[in-house]
Amino acid sequence: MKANIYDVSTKAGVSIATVSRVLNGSANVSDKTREKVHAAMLELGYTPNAFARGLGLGSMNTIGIMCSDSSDTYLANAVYHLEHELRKNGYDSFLCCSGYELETKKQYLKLLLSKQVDALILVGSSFLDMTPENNQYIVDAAQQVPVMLMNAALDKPNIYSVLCDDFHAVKHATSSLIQTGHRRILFLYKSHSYSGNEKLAGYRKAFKKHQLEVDERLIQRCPKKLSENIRFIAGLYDMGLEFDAVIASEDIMAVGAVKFAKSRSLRIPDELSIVGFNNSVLAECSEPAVTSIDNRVEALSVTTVNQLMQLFAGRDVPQKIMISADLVQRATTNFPPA
Amino acid sequence: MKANIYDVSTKAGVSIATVSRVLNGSANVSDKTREKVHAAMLELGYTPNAFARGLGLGSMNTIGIMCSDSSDTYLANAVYHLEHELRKNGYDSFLCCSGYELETKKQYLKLLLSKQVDALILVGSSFLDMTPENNQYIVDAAQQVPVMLMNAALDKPNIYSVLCDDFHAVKHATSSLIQTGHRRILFLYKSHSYSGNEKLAGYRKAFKKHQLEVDERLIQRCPKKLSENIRFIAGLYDMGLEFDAVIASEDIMAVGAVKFAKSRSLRIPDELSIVGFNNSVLAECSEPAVTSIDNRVEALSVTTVNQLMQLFAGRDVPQKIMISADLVQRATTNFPPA
DNA sequence: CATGAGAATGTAAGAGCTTACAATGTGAAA
DNA sequence: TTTCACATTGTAAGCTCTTACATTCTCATG
Repeated sequence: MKANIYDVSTKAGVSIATVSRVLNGSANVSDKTREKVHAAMLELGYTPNAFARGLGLGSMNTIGIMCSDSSDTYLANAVYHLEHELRKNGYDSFLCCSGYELETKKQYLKLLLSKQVDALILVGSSFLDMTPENNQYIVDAAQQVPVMLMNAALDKPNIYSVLCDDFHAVKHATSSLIQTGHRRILFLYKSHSYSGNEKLAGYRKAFKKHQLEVDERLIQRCPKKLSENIRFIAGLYDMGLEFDAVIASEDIMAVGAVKFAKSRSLRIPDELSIVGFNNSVLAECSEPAVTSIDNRVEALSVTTVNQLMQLFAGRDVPQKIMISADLVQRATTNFPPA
Repeated sequence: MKANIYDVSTKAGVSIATVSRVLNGSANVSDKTREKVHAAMLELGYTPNAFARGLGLGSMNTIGIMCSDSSDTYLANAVYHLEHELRKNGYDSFLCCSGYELETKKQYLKLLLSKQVDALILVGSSFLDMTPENNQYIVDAAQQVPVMLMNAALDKPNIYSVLCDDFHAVKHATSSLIQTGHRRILFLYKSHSYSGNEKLAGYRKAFKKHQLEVDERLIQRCPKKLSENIRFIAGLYDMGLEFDAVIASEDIMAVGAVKFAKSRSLRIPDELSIVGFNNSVLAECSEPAVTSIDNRVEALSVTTVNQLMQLFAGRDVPQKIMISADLVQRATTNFPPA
């Protein structure tokens, strides 16, 4: 049924080695032969079997990408840019959405390794657990292939990181809020993750710099779903928690804050200033549009792939690259121009 | 370096056939042997080589998924649900983002076939060109493996479709707008695609039903990017095109319409009613939140995978399944309750 | 015309797994 | 104890390709 290399070689009247040479663009084939082979391939509708090639070659230039959830706008973007960039460099990618369970992550990582990927890219800080032994499976994987972490860092051999400077970005945004007169800044985060912690540290640092105390009640873990996070923020407000600004670790929560403000007729940004994170399309869609920290997914993705290519080329590569974030001001803050 | 099945068999003191049996969960292995083998695998950090397995088995239970652009919210969601559902059924997926160029599409489809996928899922109506010969490459692929189209239809052997009833959804929404007094309904579409045409046909049908003429100037191709589509809509308005309602084939355009209305102080929904499409999170984030047609990505994805599983089980499967859409009313329309 | 270098092609041995079939082992029934 | 059925294990061929090495061809040179 499906044609293989033997069928092609028979039809073209050459040996399979020659067909293979044509397939791989080897120089040592005469033009006439090459044409005969191409014709035979076309006629038979031949598609080389990637399994056999992979087995023979030991690799098929594919990179395993793992993220927790590709329906998340941010991760989807990252994956998109990664895939695009990889392909530009002649690599395929194999995507796995692992969800948030440790066991599934382990299992999927094993799956990727079994596919003989040449490297692994783990996207998102949700891959780093705060308990070191829960990251052991990543360290183990790094014994087989290089591992690139995007938005997370782990100081182990053969593990490289490309991340956004969330710490300074949040520190700067918080500082700007303080400078524009805000003292009660609600900090909303999604979960305890590497970048979540960085952001929080930036928040604290800004307060420290201004010699202000942090009210721990202002640091809240917030649900992601819009309807829920609106209710959550309103709940805090109704319980008497006072705040005059919000920094959210995801745009969707910032949008929630906007909706909450509207529901209570709080004026934005006068009575409530809001800063989001990721600078996704959500921030633009909101009304008023949300000021957001742009952590530059595309730059991160491109850099990640570049690092990998450097590594493959045998060059030395820094274990950790930090990219600075941009603050995109829109209508939910009135920071003075830089 | 990397352990293979021979290493395991040596270490466990059994033949490779037995190791293979353990690997594949075959029943004919004694418990004692199974344990020995497992221990050896663990000790060697053995990961089976998927290329070799695939070569031996002829297939590795993987499905090729192709979409134009996984950074698109809608497609990202579709891909997410597809992957999830496939995995539930024991299948891996291989994702390719083809972009919008015909040549790239062909090339990537070939790539997927070379990976020996057991089936292809093409997501999104952008895969069907209006020129039939440009779809030939899909028809060809269907000779090798079943092809599932999500949100598109092509009546050819071994090609199956799962789609949303965009026609009736738009017809109904348009009708509702007409019934609530609107006559000048701007129809914004992204491109000439299968579902784009269906939507437009629904629009026309509604006018016909109410014995009204369609003003062709109200049918406009609109850019997708928010900043651009706001400008585009404003441009139409400034050129003197009158409209009292908008139906957009994507939520992002509906959000653009909202932003436009605000910029001109048009009251929503009184002076301008707006209906979006996809019921994405954007529709919720907008202020006022946008009424949107929910074309039920998850249901589509689940159905697509189910169809495929039926097919693999050798059962008869309808060539085309239509799923009806929901209209989710929010603040940009005032349709009477159903 | 003989020779030799280099290009073009072919042969055959893998790559790591599955599995049909053969061989061996086990225990119950005779 | 023998025999038979069946569970367990091993042997070897096969899946499709790559590639080192061997062979053959071509043609300029002596």
